[in-house]
Amino acid sequence: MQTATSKASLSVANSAAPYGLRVVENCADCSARQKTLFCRMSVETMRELNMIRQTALYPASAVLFVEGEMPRGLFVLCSGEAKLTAGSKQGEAIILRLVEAGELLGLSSLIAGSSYAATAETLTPAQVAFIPARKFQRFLRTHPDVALRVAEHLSMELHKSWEQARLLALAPSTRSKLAQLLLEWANEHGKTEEEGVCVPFHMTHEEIGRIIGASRETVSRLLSDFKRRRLIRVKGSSVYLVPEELRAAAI
Amino acid sequence: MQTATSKASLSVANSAAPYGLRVVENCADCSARQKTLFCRMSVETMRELNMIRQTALYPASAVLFVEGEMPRGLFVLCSGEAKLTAGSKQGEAIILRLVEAGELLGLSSLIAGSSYAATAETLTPAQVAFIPARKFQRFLRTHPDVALRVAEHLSMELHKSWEQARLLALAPSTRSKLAQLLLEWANEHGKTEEEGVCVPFHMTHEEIGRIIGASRETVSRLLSDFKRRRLIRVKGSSVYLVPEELRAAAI
DNA sequence: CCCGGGCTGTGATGCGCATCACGTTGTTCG
DNA sequence: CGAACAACGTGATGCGCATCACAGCCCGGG
Repeated sequence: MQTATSKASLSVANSAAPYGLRVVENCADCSARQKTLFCRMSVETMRELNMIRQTALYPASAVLFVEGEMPRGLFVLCSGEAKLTAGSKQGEAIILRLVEAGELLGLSSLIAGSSYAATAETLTPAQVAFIPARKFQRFLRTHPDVALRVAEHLSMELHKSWEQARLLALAPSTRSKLAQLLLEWANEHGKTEEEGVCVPFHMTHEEIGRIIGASRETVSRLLSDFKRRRLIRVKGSSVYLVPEELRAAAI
Repeated sequence: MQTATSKASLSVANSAAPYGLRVVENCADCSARQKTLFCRMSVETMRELNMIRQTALYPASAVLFVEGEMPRGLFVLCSGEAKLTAGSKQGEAIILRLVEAGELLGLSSLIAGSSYAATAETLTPAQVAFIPARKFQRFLRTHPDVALRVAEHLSMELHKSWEQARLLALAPSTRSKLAQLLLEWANEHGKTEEEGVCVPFHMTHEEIGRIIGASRETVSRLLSDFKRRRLIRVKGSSVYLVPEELRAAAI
């Protein structure tokens, strides 16, 4: 039943929840749904979708699928975080995109009928719903409006990808790339507090480097420098930052 | 009727063909159609599509749409070549993608209902069909199978974009990026001849630099070097290259 | 025809960042 | 609770490529 491989052992819904996760049994109850492809669906359609999905729980750094495999279905990240990476033969890999709760994994490859262009791996313990390819395709054919929403969704993904390319290619320096990345994160997940914008932060310097195309050491040095200049302040696993000042640093 | 702005003057189908282009009157006769989104459509569907499209001719380096504008329709590049670029405030721009005859321009923004994320500009004289947004949306709603093909198409675009990111980020040197770019072009448009693979070549060193993120001078130097090492040979506006050797150079 | 503007080749110079190297601080286990 | 390992901080060094500078080149237009 399961196509996914995992570094760690695999676990299935309805077992006693491991990894400290609470399992959401029904898509209709899922708080993440509002943000996704499947928002604004009729109750009836929702029920249909609920019928054809299976749920699994994964630990952190579990591999959902690997670049080059053929897709056997669609993954929905119900909770937790994941990353999409692309590797070279020599083993290095870049992070193409971070994926948050409510987002889909592997949609484009499934739709295009081609092999996965990236590897998906969880960053935190995560609940993941799986919809087998056949059933999803039948669902699409019987719900033309959803097909259009899929197209919309893919368009937005494409734009994000271009945005990323712009970030990487147009920034004059690594310093600027890092500053812009922080600002982007602040925009997406930041909460404004009196000290500045607070951003949760569970990513190693190594991984940040793989996003902006820099070495671990450079990321380390730049972050130190940002701290020294009071552009950011680290508290536990959160970063407080002052958007205006940081933007200025992103020459 | 026209939304496009252009550095040069605008011209409309049925006028005496300027820019040395032959005008294709009917989509069904278009040789580029086979490769596109609209291949394998029924004659009837094709006729419908033909009804709602308008054709225009543009000179080289005409701007079809600009980053930030709202899309007013879909462009189909019937003949010629174009590029998609993304710019920074400071005026620099990168080339996100080259677009060939038969491909679509602005599909993702139209579908997503968002403003253009890139600027489209012709590289050669080109014939362009235009389908107004409203009519295209109606067409999509009445042809659910086409909506799915649109999704497929967008998926492939997304994969190309990732492929580009991989090229840029994983290559160890500019030298390698350039070699890989040439190989990619050889794959897509190359014709194998006795001298090696022949690739048509109408792009300045400056523009190549904007694709791989390098300066004009570096591109110049690297190409010279490739010539010296007999990895490529320039003849007129074509490049002959030996894939195997070049691949080796792409350390 | 020759003149001017865009493209191209190639040197000299300097800076940014990868890389190596090593010490320090967490953090997860038996 | 301490061992073992991963993530972090920071110095020294060198290479790659941007940048500046200027000299041929090709082509179209007055």
